Amino acid sequence: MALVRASQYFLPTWKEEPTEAELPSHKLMLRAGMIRKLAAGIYTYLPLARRVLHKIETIIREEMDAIGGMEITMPMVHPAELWAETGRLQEFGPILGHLRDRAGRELVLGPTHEEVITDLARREIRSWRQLPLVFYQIQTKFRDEPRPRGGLVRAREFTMKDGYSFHESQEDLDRFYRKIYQAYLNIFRRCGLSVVVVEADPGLIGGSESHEFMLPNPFGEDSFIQCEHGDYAANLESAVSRKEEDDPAEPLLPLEEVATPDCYTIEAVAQFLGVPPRKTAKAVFYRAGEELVFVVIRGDLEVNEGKLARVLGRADLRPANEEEIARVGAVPGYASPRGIRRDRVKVVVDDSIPKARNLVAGANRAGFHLKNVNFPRDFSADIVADVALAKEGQACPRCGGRLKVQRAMELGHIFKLGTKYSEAMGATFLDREGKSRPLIMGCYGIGVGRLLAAVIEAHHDEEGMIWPVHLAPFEVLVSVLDPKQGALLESGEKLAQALAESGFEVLLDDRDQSAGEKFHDAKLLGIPILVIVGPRAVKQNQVELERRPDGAKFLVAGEPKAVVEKTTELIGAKGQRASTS
RNA sequence: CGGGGCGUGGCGCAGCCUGGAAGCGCACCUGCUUUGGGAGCAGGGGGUCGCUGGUUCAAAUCCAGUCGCCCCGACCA
Repeated sequence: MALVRASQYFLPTWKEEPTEAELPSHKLMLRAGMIRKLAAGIYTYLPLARRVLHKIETIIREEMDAIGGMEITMPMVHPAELWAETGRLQEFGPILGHLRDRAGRELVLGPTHEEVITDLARREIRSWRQLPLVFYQIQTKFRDEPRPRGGLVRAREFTMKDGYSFHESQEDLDRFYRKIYQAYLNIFRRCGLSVVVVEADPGLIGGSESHEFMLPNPFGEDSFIQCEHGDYAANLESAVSRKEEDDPAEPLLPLEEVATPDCYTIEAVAQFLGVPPRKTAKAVFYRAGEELVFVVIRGDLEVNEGKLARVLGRADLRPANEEEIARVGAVPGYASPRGIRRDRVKVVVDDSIPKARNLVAGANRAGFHLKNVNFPRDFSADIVADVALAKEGQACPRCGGRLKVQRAMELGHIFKLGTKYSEAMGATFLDREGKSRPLIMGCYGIGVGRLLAAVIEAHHDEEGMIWPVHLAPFEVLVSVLDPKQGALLESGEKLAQALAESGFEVLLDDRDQSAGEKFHDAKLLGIPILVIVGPRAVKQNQVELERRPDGAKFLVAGEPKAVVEKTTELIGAKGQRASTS
């Protein structure tokens, strides 16, 4: 039985808008007394938030258990050597929180748990007969993010559901991946959210294939690109767009040097020579460690530095300066892949270039460009790959439809890891042939606090939150307008008791505050059913029920039986309120 | 890390330009009245003006530094 009296509960609501918050979910959680900030990106969760989090976590546990997941809890503090084994001690850089124990041993605060779970696996898994195994935990993570934002949307300390699976074969991982994909869809649907699944970049976690579950939202911390026909959606950081091939019938013309005074930009050259930017080749320089990288890309496209870093396999990419460019024999503004010191530079050619014919490119001579440059006839490359930034308005790689960019919140991310961690850490098993092989792994994350914020983003209005019944911190709010009148308070107590005995989670607002304040708090808290026990109606032995989502009002007899019946009619009986649809 | 903004009772802010007794609204405490959409009257408590240093007879105010927080970008598991 769940009956909570507001007068004895911790419900510190705010009347005024907090200036520190921009996002609706952030503002509302502060105003409703759900969270309080301790430091940038570090929050205390107050009782009201915990109640909702319990329900969200229950949904996650049910869906994870349904596909064979086993809940565990791993430590939050890890020995740094474990992270050194996979090289991520360096890769994560300043995002890792460090500390030392009394003996001076280095420890890190866990930002994710691939190393820890793989350590467990290498100690415990010996045989294919033990597989597959699926573990998960709901636990606090710390990532010293350079810019926390939006309250729980991107916090430094946050709660994450992270899951890890171990398989004897890629096929078995693929089978499980489809299951968890569906489980994730179930979780977000049960939280009342319609997410878009996008192809994603595995990033620092690694692996071959990954998907993100995105909630479109103008305040989101991430962006994705989506085809108007819905057959392609990908995170903006790894999205590809179609690069049209030039007419193969167009003959390859001979190289020709032309004077192009004061044409330092693609726009200037294209205009001067009367060709569209897409018939030009642009040179872009980067520095990766000691290495200079020369990227050649079609003039109308831009370099996606993330893709480039992945193609090169390095994280320390930065734009090169003029001096560095000149050192390899290139002329800034007129740089060309022809005539540079190939021994001093790595040439990366975007895959737009081989598809194009007779391009205008720099001549490596101030004031001159080359016409009719063709790859590979006129220059060579170390790497040919897609390193272009996909943009709004470009063509879908699948169907050629228009691509659209949307801001979104990344709620979940699933990865096929393969053997990245098992190989690095020596987590092997004996397969059916008795051969020792590295475990095949997958990993799966959901930001639980971010999910809470997302639910509020999706379910609120100007006056406050509007909880889906099965996520609401309470199901019914019984508000006694003037609790100093003993008869009124007694009547409210009786109704609240009856509702609680019938299985509803009830908050009894018995605080001695003005009616207006109570009504405003009721809107703010967004509890689905408000039962108003006021002098006016009670005089006629009536109470009023108000439904939060639409404000619909219902007058019923002020007796427990009638109120319980009407409430049941409005939000369903206990068994029917399960969050399973 | 680059750009912008802000630190003054619990919250929201004014005062700073032009140095001279720390103020306003809300909240809080006491009493009385009031109770159907953020009540009224009366009385009251609470702030080393983020911190450090400097200039000055005198600093919330001017100068230098520093810390914290928010927003945009970079980054992002």
